[in-house]
Amino acid sequence: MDTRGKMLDAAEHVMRTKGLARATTKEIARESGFSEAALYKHFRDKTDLFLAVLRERTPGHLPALLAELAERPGRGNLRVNLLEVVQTAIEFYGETFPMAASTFSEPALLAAHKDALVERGAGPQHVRDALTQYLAREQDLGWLAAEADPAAAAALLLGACFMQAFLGNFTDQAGPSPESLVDALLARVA
Amino acid sequence: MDTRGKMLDAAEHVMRTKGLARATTKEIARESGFSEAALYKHFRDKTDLFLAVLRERTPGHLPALLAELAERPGRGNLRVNLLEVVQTAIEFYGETFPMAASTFSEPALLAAHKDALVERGAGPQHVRDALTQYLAREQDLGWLAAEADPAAAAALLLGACFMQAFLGNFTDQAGPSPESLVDALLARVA
DNA sequence: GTCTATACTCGGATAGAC
DNA sequence: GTCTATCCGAGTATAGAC
Repeated sequence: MDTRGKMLDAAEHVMRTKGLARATTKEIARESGFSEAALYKHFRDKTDLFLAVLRERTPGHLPALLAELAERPGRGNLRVNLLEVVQTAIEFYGETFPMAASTFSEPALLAAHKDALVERGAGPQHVRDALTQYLAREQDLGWLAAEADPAAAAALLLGACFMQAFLGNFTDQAGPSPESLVDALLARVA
Repeated sequence: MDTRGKMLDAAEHVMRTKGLARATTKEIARESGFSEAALYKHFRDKTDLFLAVLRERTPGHLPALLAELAERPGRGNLRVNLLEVVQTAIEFYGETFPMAASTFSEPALLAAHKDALVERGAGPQHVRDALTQYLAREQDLGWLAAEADPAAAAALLLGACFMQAFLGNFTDQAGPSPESLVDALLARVA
């Protein structure tokens, strides 16, 4: 692993464990094994470092799964596929929510991150759009009722996963199971 | 309005406009019209002030609506009631999400806030539970299909509203309408 | 490329007068 | 209860040597 990569790893680790507010250049330097000065040779400033972490250390299994489903709509059946989507989404949001949420404490960082996402055509809404398109495809193929609303169904399903990632930090009691979520959505619609 | 109230208002305003990270005691003192020293006569420290804002300046219209529905299940019909829940929830989460999310940048503050919520039997999961109970009541009364899953339905509906509050900060394109969300959930289930 | 040392600023908190 | 003044520590960033 190169120097820059070690710095990104250290920054991510500190951000996750101590929180964005306590993710100082001193702490990140110490954790990475390099000096603070070295940090500034690889990143313009602290914001640049954080944006790099958000850009290069965000897990991609949920987008990857949705991309895979888009190319193979016939694979397995709808319910099984959605179940995998829910399980992957709960994991994905569980990993990404704390850091994404943290950026709301620094509007300048949030705005810069948003701009960076727009720049490269990414962002959280694209995940929802991808699921919407997958559902529309299944609908075209006849596996989802014609009256169903793909966009609304995607918003409901991913919303429940997203909220669960948030609630997990406030209570120990588990929410509805993935199966019950998918079934509540598909019951008599599929 | 008393001194303490003005300080809370100022703190909330600064937190909302500049973000939690830039909500300094200096800035809050300036905005409230009092000195920093005065701040510390009314609040033990900065964390105490923030917790007070979270406790006393969180809007209550969504919990209020759910409490009202619980006492009057027969009022209007299910679809109309859920539509009002969705509209109120989108507004509620839109107002509360930025500040709630910000606390993830300071794990100590988040933990203290969580403990305070547990202490007084409150918290975001109670909103979801309240909707679940309302749906279960409607189910008992026969307005919701016996096979429906109240807990899953509540998680789906509120999750979509919650996520919309988040996505609103990343894209201008509106998500599914409240009507489409409710209808997607009730279609052939109710 | 990396280090040590340091400059500079800002934020939290308190002392003491009124 | 509120103010002015101030202390102290921490955090970002840079200078300059190697």
